[in-house]
Amino acid sequence: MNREKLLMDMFTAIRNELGNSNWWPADSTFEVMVGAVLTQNTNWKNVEKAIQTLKQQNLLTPQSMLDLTQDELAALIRPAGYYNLKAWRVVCVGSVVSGFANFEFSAVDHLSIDELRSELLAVNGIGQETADSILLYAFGRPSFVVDAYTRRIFNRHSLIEEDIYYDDLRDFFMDVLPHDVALFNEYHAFIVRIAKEWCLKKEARCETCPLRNFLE
DNA sequence: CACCAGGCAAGTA
DNA sequence: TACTTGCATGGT
Repeated sequence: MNREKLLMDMFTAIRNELGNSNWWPADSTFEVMVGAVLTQNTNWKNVEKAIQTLKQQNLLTPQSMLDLTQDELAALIRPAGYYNLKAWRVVCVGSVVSGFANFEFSAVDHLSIDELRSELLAVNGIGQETADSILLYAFGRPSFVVDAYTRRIFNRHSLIEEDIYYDDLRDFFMDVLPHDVALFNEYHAFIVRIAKEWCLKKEARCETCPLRNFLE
């Protein structure tokens, strides 16, 4: 089987039915970074409330993460859950950005994608999926994001093992797909949309799913 | 009432 | 390396 053709055919089939996704909804690079941390194992609706609170008070900046006390931050992001844990994590994210020259994101433009990925993974609170989300949706780097939905859907289609390692699942896509930011952006968005609209809904039926023709 | 949501880090053996 | 556990709100 030709994996590249299969993955591209699946992508095209989804796009023909779902159109464009316009991910990630955010007004700034830092907003994506914070959102990526806040959404860990958490419903996006709850994250939006926390983001809105920070935004309305003009506190969605790396400097604010360093100026506020951890308790103040925790209270502000409370709806996102795990608020004590995440308060510390967004401080760490603000801290790493403060290490960029003049807080400018262009200061890391010279780093390779693997180098930047390593820098992100070294930050407390940034794991593999969060790092790839930030690389792709905040920094515009072609790093394919995989998550629990990706694992579930492609296992359901008998293309991978359920317990495949994160990096191996990421390579499943990156080894064959062109490293194109727009493609990776949409592909991950489609996977999440399909999971929510079909896999997770009781009334949803596989026969109406955009991937219905790719079962076996 | 139970269960889940766009994970991660720290601990155990 | 391969598990297990704590973290916490809000929606269904």
